Amino acid sequence: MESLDEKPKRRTFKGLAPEVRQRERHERFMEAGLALYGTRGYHGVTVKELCSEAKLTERYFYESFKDREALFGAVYQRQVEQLRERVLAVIRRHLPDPRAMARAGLETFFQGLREDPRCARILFVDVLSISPAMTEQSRQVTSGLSGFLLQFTQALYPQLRAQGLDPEIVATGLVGACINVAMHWVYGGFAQPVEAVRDNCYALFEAMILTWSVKASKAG
Amino acid sequence: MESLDEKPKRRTFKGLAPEVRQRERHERFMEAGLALYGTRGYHGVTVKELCSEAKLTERYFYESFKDREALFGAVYQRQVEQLRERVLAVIRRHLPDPRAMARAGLETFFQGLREDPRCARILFVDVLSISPAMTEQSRQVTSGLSGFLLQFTQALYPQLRAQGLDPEIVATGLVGACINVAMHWVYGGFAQPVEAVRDNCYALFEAMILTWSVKASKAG
DNA sequence: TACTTCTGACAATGCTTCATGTCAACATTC
DNA sequence: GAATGTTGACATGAAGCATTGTCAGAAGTA
Repeated sequence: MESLDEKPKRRTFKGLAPEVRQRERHERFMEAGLALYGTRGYHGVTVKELCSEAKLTERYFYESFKDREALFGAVYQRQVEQLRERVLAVIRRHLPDPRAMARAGLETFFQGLREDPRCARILFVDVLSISPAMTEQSRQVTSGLSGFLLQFTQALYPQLRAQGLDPEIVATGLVGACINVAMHWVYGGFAQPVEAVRDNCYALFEAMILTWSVKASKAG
Repeated sequence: MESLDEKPKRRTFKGLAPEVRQRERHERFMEAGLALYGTRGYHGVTVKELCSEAKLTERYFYESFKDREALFGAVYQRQVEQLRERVLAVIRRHLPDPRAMARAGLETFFQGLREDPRCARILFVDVLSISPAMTEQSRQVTSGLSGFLLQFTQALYPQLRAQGLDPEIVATGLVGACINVAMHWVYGGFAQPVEAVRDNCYALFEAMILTWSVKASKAG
């Protein structure tokens, strides 16, 4: 007799396989998370609200996510990867002109935030105040970003020598500059055209490269 | 008959006037707020914990503050002003050498964060995720900071022309750079000496000024 | 048709928080 | 020492929340 431990047979419903249905529910919660977390922040949103936004019930929330934080983490990770993919794709498309690559990458970054301002809040604000784990995750993401930036400029300008500067700190600073500009741009309702934001941030990059060149040539 | 509406006479207690006692309680809550908000964040701290940290009871909490957010706002405001005062004082002391002023100001900024890492979290992290009102307050503070930065450089280098750049965006970027460097420095456990952090941030400032000069001289 | 699974609505539990209120013990003044 | 303001410990109540459980009916299967 296996009547005690036999699992319920999972079957199709409304023409959809169980996995498909589940993935669909998962997706709807991801959407709801983006919508609510992105507008009202992590702490201002309850599980019930997420469910009603997703038009599903609590029971399915806990089917897909351990808790509220798990959903936020998933949404955060997806937003990071989407933005990263887009920016990388555009950069590749402008190879090998470093100036065009940097400018296009920056523009795509800012465009992405304008198209979906909700991800700005998720990416830059709330992630820092949820838990030590999420803070660490965010730290790794921005560290990775400055690491990439570092690699990028050093590949393009191998003759550059820091001349007493710490490239890691400078890269961290440049990333912070872009983030802060982005936040003020987003929360200021996109007052400036995206080209202005892009050009001014690019100017910061170029200024550092120029400085390095000058110092390097002075030294050499 | 005044027995119905006569207020209780407030009098001295343990040799202290009522106002003094009240101010002392207020102060203890400010200290508790700095200690708890600065280490565990706004959302992770309850009124009860603040009271036990201050060694006072809820009744006195609500005597001094409308709610948890009001205490946070007061702590935030005080930290901002303290840091601002310190930085301004140091800058004035290095008049009129702009290079020395900028470097000393930056160093004081970073020193302040190292002396009390708790205020980093309050100033840069939690303030953004409490309420629209606190977010706005923070926006005004950093806007004021970039405004000051702007005024400072334009007073020192009146010949500088932006040459297609928006000084406001650039200033916002530089402020963001300092904040991000500061955050990574603090949360990284002050791995680098303060001089390194100071010099690298200063390099960003100088790079922009250099760029402006170059563009201006090219243009003129 | 008979049976099983799937779904959504909602109840229930147990916990925590904010905010206010009560009360007895204590300190001070008269 | 009597009267009265002050203090701290604790009680209370209302609200919100995360999480689990129940159940009837809809949808699929045989």
